[in-house]
Amino acid sequence: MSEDATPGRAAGDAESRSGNREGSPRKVTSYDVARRAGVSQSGVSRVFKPGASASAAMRARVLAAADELGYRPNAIARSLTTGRSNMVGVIISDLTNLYYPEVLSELSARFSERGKRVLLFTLAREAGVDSILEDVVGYQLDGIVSAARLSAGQVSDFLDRGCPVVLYNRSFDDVPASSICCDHVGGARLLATRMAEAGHRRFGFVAGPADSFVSQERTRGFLGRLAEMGLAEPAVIAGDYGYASGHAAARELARAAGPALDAIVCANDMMALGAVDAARGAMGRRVPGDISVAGFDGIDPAGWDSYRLTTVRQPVRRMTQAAVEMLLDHMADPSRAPERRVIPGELAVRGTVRGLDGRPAAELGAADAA
Amino acid sequence: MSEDATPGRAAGDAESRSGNREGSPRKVTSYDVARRAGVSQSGVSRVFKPGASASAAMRARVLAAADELGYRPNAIARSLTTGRSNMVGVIISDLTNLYYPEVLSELSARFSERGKRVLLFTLAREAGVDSILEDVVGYQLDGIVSAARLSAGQVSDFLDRGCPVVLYNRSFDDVPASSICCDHVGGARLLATRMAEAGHRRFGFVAGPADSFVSQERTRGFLGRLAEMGLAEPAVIAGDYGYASGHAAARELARAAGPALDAIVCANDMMALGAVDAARGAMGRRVPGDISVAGFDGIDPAGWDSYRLTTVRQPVRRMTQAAVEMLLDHMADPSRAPERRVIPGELAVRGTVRGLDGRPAAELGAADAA
DNA sequence: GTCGTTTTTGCATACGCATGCAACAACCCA
DNA sequence: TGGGTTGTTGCATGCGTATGCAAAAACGAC
Repeated sequence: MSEDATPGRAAGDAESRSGNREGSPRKVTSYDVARRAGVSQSGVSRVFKPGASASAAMRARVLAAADELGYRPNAIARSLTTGRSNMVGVIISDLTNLYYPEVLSELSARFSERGKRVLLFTLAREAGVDSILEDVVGYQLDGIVSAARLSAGQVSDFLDRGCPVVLYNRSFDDVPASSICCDHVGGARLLATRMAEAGHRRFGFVAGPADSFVSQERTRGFLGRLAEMGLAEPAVIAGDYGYASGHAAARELARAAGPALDAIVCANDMMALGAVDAARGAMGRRVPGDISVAGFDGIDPAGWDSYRLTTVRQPVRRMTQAAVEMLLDHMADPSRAPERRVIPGELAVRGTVRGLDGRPAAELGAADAA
Repeated sequence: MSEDATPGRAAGDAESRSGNREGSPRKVTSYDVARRAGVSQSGVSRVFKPGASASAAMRARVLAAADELGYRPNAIARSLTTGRSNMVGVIISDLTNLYYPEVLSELSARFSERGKRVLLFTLAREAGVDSILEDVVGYQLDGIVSAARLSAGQVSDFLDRGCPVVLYNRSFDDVPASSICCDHVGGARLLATRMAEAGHRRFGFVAGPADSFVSQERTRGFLGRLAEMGLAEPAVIAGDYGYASGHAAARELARAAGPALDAIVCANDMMALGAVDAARGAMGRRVPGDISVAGFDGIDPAGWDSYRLTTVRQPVRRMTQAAVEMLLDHMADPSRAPERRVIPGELAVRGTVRGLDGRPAAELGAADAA
């Protein structure tokens, strides 16, 4: 309990109280607080660490001093000693696919609730994954949620660095990372079933990029179910998950298959919206009068009146919630075994697929009334 | 140049090479590299710091050793000594307004190019700004880009902490923070002019939340220009920038003004898309045959065939580029004077506003051909 | 070969906090 | 009142890197 509260020090304190815009805002450290409160630095540290032992008296004195000085614990220094940064990395490949902003928004909110900061990595072009790896070790990230197309090797690298990973909507058989996936296969099967029941026979399918896990699964589910039902294999075109790509793919399918084509299913909503617009525009078809279109994801715009797209809705809320919890669990107990969780998608039959009686579905939006 | 490369140490090295999934992956520090390269720790530090002096020989030895050991500089420790974290905070209020994912995506890419990491803060409910403030000082963020509705006081708090701030699409007269804004007033004036020229006289305006700077500016520009032209003041309803809100507002405007209402202008595209759908659906009007609708922002979905919304496009690329550069400039030179940059928006006349001859605009999409 | 310069390098320390350990105070039960 | 127990507190040190300073090395000119 040193009593050396020199006048000089006091002056310094006063100065640091009012933020000074120029020069360096003198940082308030735990030592400053300790001196003012008349306790040791470690005492201050304990007061600010939840779950540490400190008497009510000390707590009060320290908090008072901290408040007067405007003290905030330095997270960087804390990270250095504890080895944990309280930051998690979120890797998103492409925010222009409007499914991902929804995911990111939820992830950010959930992590924030749990006191974690989100370091965002967007992977415009495939490049850059190894730079993320460097950051993972450099910034001592506590974990990673990846909704990007990483390779098995890249995911393993994270794991090898001691950084738990939760894969969002993808998974590797040979990599011990936890994952949370929508049941792409099952969802795609629901779509196939429903459309076959509506009497469709000539399908076109717009897949995603060949290396996309999501696309592979959805394609497998859709084609598999069609085959089970003894229906002809549809023409398949690969898109890039974007609106324009769905637009172009639909036209291409129509060009190749001619007027017999009566249903287009897309691997995601973005492409399906493009397909709907292509059908109604360039192709001159009524949707769902002449042709049915369906997507996958359940993004917001797919529900807008102009589309009312039939789709398989991913329960984003539950999925992100699960992703966050799984990651936090792994952070708390690194030895925990990886877990692959699958959540079913929900078929949302709306206005772009005709009804089971062969006529437009009952819940048709007013937009199609004319 | 200590030669104490003990067998034990060597074994440790070998062990740390192959990542061990369980237990603690022994971290490789600059000391390890120094020992292996036969130089001092500071030598290693210098080799990894760009612009520091080191002979070619030392550089080669150190890099070789670092490579063999898989060494990565610890950014946390670096931040502790340098006081800079190489991280910037990006504050976004609401990713469901699809303008913001575009902004975030660009910001992330630009910062990434410049070697900065992005710490993402989403502000679902107004709360939580002060927790960001704590993180700013705690994580020693080098700067902030805010596209959220912070108060002047909150921005000042950041500045007082020595953290430069660039405000995106907002600005305060009395706060010395740099800002980059689209010319909301000018853009809204363009809209007013164009629609008046098309012969519209009975307008409805859907504003954003009352405390939104963007809404205030756009509203001011639009109403001001109408007044200048001697047109009647339109009915104004406040929405929340969401699709549903625009949908509801349009119906409300129609209910109040009756069939005389022939143009609806919204403070952003999301609401305008809702308004278009409301007009075509519930209101039973043709767009732009019976009523014109326009928005502001130029988000992707506004360009989709079903809408081809007339709007004022914000040059997101240029704006984010400017935001990043301004922030980096301030980080490099904290004494630099704040700068308020304004970039004009670009009127994009598409298919939801009738042409100057009173008939649908020339560039009408095929969707409206029928 | 000598002396003055310019580089290169190592040493020592600081950055701000967490934590094991030991000293210590408070408290309980007998 | 004494010994044991529980709970607090301070001390000292470590986390991994950057950097001022001085020693040493390399270089150049004469």
